[in-house]
Amino acid sequence: MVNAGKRSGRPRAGEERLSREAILTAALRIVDDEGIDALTMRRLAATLQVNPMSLYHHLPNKSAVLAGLAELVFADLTPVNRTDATNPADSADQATAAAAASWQDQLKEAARAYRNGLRAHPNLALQVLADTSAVSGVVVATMEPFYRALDQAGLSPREIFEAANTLIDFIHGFSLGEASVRADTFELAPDLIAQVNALPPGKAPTLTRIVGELGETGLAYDFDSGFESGLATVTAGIAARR
Amino acid sequence: MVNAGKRSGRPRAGEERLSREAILTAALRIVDDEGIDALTMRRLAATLQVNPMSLYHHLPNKSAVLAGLAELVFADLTPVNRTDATNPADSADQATAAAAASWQDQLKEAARAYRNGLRAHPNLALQVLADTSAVSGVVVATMEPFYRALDQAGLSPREIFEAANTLIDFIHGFSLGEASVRADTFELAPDLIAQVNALPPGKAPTLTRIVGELGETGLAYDFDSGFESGLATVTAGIAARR
DNA sequence: ACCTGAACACCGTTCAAGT
DNA sequence: ACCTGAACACCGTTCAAGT
Repeated sequence: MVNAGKRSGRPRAGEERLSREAILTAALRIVDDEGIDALTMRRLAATLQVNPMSLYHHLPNKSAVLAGLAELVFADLTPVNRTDATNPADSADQATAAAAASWQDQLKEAARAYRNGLRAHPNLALQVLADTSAVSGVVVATMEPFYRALDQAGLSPREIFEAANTLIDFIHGFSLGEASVRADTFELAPDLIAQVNALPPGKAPTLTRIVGELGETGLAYDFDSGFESGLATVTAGIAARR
Repeated sequence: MVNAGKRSGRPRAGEERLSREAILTAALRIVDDEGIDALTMRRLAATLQVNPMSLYHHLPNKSAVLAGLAELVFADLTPVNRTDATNPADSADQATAAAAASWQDQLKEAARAYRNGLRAHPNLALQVLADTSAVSGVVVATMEPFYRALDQAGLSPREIFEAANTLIDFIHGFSLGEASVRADTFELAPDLIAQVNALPPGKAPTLTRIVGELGETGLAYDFDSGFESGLATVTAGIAARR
């Protein structure tokens, strides 16, 4: 109601309509509701009941809006935002819980949490995964749980670095596939079988045979079990190379 | 020279200027040379010296152009395009060479070839990796070398399916990272160190410590060795879970 | 300082008209 | 059948002007 009147010029103190945060929040809502293509500067301004040009006082251009959104997603993904241990009891509990699980289980938990964070905004996943801003503070903080688990595995710093990169790459690739299909309509099995059967005979004999042996039921695919399988493989590989 | 005259209407027999293939070839050149944003229907028409609307007689819309480009990349990626063994000697040679290498080495070679195919058009990588057309004939044929190697490892059909998916997901995630940075300006090490050091103290203690122990020289990163490391890990994981 | 209006240089695509 | 011209409904962004 406060913003109902259409005035122009600088707003009075206490009734600022715009801020970087408000703009990004509105942008995230548009993307979540209607997809990345629905996000235009003009549309964004309209939902904020503001002139399109006003946005440029808070963000330099559209790609800064997209980068800001990617940052938001990673910020949500970062676990507890504790800069120091203000509650020793909680800290102790956490440490105990962490120590109880094997490093493999800790690593898998970190991976599941990371994947879930990326799934929270499927329409944004591609943008998030592609954005070069991937080297930014919020993103880097996101890697801590992976490093913690791998540290407990007794790996060298170099090995920790490489193992974390490998696992994160797998999660990115998996999430890309997961985000690229609108989950409602997609079924991997029939599509894959149809495509394989449509291949010129002899072009991919092993693929054809294996998919045939699997059969339609054997191929029943869900993303959750596919993720767990890949996670088990990567974890086993890290363990094997210690 | 044949096309120098500006006529309108239907071209005479034998001087067709446009075809789906010609359009896609021109589009690929634009994307390779100037990036994905430079590809517009109007620009594409201009380089073909044709009215923008003419394109719509060969491709339904712009996203069909992008999907067609993704298809081109995968087609280049598919190995020998042999529908039957017309040359028994060649076939035998190939089989012998394949049998000589371990399944691990075959799998790694398949992975390297796949990565190299994705690197051939870096400006298109994101589009290729994201496009849902990823479930299409050319893409499926691309998976044959992975299936062949995994079949020799003695895995069950289900295990082959899952292992191939895991490895391909890793390659996709890796390639995404590789494509997201313009290789000329990017250096991971200084950026990562700077970001980690900028973190509020205590926010990511393990990460901070490990990166510190690695040091600037230890972090000297190149994509080739990062890829080999991940490849070794995933392959070891597949072997360990047999 | 912050917001606005008008304008510029683009887009993708439809539709009716040419040959 | 294939290509064109004009038009529609959009874009992101600059720039000068308001308060």
